[in-house]
Amino acid sequence: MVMAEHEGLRERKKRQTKLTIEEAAMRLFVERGFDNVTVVEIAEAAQVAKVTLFKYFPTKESLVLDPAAGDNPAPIVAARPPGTSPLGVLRAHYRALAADPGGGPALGTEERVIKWMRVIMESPALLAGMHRLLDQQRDELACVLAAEPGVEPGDLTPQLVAAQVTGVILMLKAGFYQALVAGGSLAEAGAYLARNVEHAFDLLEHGIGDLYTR
Amino acid sequence: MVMAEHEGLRERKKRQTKLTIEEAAMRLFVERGFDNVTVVEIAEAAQVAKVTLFKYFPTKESLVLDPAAGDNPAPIVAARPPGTSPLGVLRAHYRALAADPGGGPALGTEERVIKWMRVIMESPALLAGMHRLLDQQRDELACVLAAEPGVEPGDLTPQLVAAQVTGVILMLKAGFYQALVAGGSLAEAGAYLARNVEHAFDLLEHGIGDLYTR
DNA sequence: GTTCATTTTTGAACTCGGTACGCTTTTGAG
DNA sequence: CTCAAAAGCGTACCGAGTTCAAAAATGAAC
Repeated sequence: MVMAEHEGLRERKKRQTKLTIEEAAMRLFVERGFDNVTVVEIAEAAQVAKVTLFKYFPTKESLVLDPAAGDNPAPIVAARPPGTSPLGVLRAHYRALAADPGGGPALGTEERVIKWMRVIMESPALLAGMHRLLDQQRDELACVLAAEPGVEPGDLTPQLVAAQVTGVILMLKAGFYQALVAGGSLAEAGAYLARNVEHAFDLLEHGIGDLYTR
Repeated sequence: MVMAEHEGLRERKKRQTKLTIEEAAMRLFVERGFDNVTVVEIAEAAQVAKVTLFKYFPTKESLVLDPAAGDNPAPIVAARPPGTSPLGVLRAHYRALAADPGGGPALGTEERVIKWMRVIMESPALLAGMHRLLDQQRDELACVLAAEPGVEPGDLTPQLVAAQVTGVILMLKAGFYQALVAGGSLAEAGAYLARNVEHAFDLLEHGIGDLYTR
């Protein structure tokens, strides 16, 4: 009855099962596309009942999108070192990602990452799921920004800034993914990122200016 | 065989059927919430077969979200009078909306609008649908901005600006809806909008500045 | 090694959104 | 009135996700 810290056979098996399911799903998705694979097929391939699959992954989408949950701006801002600014630390984060792409979501080999992205980019359902994820991240960032010192309750500024920031980040990521899928190498995608990160954050900091205002 | 312009009985009946379905759906949604109503119930209430319902509305969501499709920034920017700027015309649009709320999506009485919004705000599925709609509008706006004179192909600026603009607009709208549902009157929501529109567009034009940058 | 409570897995039946197919009814043009 | 097109209908079907009770696996105590 008392749970030992022992990391028994149970835990190990569970992790193994989850991995098996994930890999079976990924293999099928890469082969035939997200929308042309049913969950029972995945379950069969992983030698598991459908019900069991849904115990590990609440939705079909989560089979693909769970590993993409990384790269959430809110925690980055919340956990930044003292003396740095929210925007500054985000700029640095993406600058670093451009210099070392693949340092982001850890999924294994470059080849694997590219396959995985292609799966996402080719399914409207997954793209929509991605965007839903981003919406969540936007709200989290708004919360973090609203908790900054000097922000008064009722001020819409945190929400507005969070919306701008996550919007821009989404565009950067979309470009990165596209470069990755089209170009075929992390290095190329990183170059793309490097080319655009500074511009994007400058735009955020200094405004659109007279670019589209007259 | 040749379709007359006559607006025959056929067309009238079709419009009537669509309206009947829409109203039956709205009544049930208001009564019991979007997620607690099935499409067959709606079909029964509208005296129509399920398959017919889906001929008029491709998804359950579209029963609610179709009328919300208005207020798309892309056409506003594309059709602006010469000599005006994209951002300027959008600012003017929302300024006008703040002065005369209810001038936006035309749905009938104030009471109806509020009920309709409450239905949306209380369903995560509909909220997500809303966001999907916004994503589409963002991409459209990016296209329009990319077509402006002086923009070079490959420049990410249109996408970045579009993301910022639609993000900010989403926040304005969300606040507007919330004020409407909470406050209960278009006037109050309009006041809320008036209080924030200028701030939001100033932020877009002049940037976040040192607000969150140090 | 046996016992027994707890956890995990399983199959089958179910709900709901959405589609396919074939059929009947309604409409409008000639 | 005739006839082709359009609209509606019923039914059976699909896939994602849930419910439930029964079966199997695990781990701890003896």
